[in-house]
Amino acid sequence: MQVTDTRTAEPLRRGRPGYDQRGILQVAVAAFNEHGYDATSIGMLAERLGLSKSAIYHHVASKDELLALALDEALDGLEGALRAVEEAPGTAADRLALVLREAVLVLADRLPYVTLLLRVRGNTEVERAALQRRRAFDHAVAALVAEARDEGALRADADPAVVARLLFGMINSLTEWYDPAGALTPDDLADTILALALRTPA
Amino acid sequence: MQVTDTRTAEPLRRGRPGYDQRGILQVAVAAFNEHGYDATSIGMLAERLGLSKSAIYHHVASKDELLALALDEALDGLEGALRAVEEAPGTAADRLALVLREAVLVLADRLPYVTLLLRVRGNTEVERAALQRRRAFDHAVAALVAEARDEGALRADADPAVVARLLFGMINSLTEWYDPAGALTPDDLADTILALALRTPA
DNA sequence: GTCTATATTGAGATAGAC
DNA sequence: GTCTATCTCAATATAGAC
Repeated sequence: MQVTDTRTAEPLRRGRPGYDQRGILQVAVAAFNEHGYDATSIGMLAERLGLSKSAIYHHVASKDELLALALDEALDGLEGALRAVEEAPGTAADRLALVLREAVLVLADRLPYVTLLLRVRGNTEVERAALQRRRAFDHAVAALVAEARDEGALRADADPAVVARLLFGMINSLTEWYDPAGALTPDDLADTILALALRTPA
Repeated sequence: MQVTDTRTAEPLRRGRPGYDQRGILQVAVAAFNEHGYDATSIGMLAERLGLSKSAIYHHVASKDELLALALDEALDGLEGALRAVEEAPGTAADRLALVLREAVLVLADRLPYVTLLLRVRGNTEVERAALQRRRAFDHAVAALVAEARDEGALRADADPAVVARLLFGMINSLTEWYDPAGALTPDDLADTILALALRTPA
């Protein structure tokens, strides 16, 4: 909950050991995304970190806490995007386009964390709590889609909840292939998606 | 590999015990999707089946084989859709629309199997083999998108590979929420998706 | 086709020294 | 902040009887 939500892009701490919690988290989330959370053992994390297993427990109380920290990072970002949009002026269609764009930017900025979030199934208390926050976010977007539809800005023949899910299905699928280091910028990507889905270029 | 690919919708075998391999598989895949493959133990399957753990090993050699059988079921369906489209007449845009529609139908028809396929990360040999088949499918669709673009049927300013990924991102996201028992038929769903993504109703 | 053992491995986590 | 050693438990899979 007290996650540092200002993205201080630190220059990759020290030479090798001497980790802090964020450093551990970064490596852990990468491993979780490669192998899946359950398939990633503390031993595997220790290997990647160049540490012993027990050293990890100096930084976090459990494997579960690593997951909780990662999911907070993703959810804080998405909820921030929603708050920014709620205060924005314009039609519902404008605000819908804005929240989609913001979501793409958050996803690109916090890609590993959001990737992990989207794979959570609700096995543990931590996962269920994250799913609940995610559902609240989804509902807020669906409400925005409904508003835009009532404005006449969207086809009226499709269920807004379905449209919202499809739109976010498209955006969320970015976690499967998007490479922030590649040539495609998050802004261009958002343009493509908005053009494809809402025929609203830029 | 020798999976029965004609969907014989059997009326749910016998009263309770006396399972065959397909019956085991059905229950296993449901559990894998609820809890994740790794988080699902043989013990949990045994409980759901009302069997002992060891009884399961009479039907399959390993937990891994259950996964392999399930992934074949999904991939056989998708590859079948692709073959059907390759033989179809019409423009590339027509064939693209057709393969998207067929993919939605396969996904709805074999929902649990496709759901499982989309979550595979490549941890084991079985998973890597499945991912390779899936990539071949994705490439074939991307080629179709490129063809349609060259025909002038699609916006030319976006990378066809990106468009293909976004289109399938949308379709694949169905596994997150679509309920085949609900009011929305697979055909209506395909209509909505094609309208949203290709502005080609029906 | 199913059962009751049981073998064996690897997991998450802790104790306590450096 | 990290280590070695260890505890404890649950997992996959097997053996062999019914």
